[in-house]
Amino acid sequence: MPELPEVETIRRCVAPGVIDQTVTDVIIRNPNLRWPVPPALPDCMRGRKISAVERRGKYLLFDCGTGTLIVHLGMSGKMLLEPESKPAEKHDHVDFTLSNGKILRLNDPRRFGCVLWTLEPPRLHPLLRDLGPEPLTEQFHGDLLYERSRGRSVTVKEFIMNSHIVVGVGNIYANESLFAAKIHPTRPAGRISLQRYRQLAAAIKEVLHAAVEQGGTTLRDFCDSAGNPGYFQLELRVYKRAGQPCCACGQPIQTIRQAQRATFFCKKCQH
DNA sequence: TTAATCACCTGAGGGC
DNA sequence: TGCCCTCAGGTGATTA
Repeated sequence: MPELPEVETIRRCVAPGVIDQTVTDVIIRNPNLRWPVPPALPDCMRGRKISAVERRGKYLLFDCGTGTLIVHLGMSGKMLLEPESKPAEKHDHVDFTLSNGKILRLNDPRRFGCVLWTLEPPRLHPLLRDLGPEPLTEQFHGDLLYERSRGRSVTVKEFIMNSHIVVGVGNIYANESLFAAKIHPTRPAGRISLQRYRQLAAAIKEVLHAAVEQGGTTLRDFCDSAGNPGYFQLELRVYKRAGQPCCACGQPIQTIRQAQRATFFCKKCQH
């Protein structure tokens, strides 16, 4: 599923093909995404030139001058740049036809994603205005995690997956980051020291940075061959490795459920 | 304000 | 082979 590194890779991948292109048409095949695709979207976008493609958390922002297209890929979405002649396939819900003969196409089998249009600065949009800092910037650091966790009884894993604390840490990277920082995922967030939060913040940055690099290699296929679905198998150390030996100590990786999500950890290395 | 739970959705995989 | 069930997961909304 697209996590922050995959979304960033898709942004880098599609940007050269859409920037400075004019949207000549918008085709909505299925408006029933997480929120209904605005029926007026074609009228809003037709004739507008895309000047930039940015990312905020897992949201892609297509700057069209006086308005912005906001796209979230949910759990199963992907955006592909395809030739105009390529017929739509199952789950191709929205097409943006561009002046260079390409189509920017949203495919999302589970329809957890969204396609929205806003005239206000996107950072003021209700979905984006309360988001936490970007994890790969200087605005995100261990001191911030420490300060914002005081008095919180929620587990540290749920805490770092909260997009109001920091954006882009999904289940996979939460598991991997906590392993790297040697912190047990069920520890209450408010009872972790500043020093350990500094280690955790560094681990989150390291894991996400490495994943962006790997995703960059993986997802390039989406642009070139338009649809190769295979994700590069990240070198995951705990995620989906239940019962397998820990790469550090050899003890079997444990799995539990937290907040309806699978958690993987090493009970010897993480405490 | 915080925490817990629910809802949304479809494909994959396992059991029978 | 086909049917049924469970699981996976991001995130806003709702409830306590």
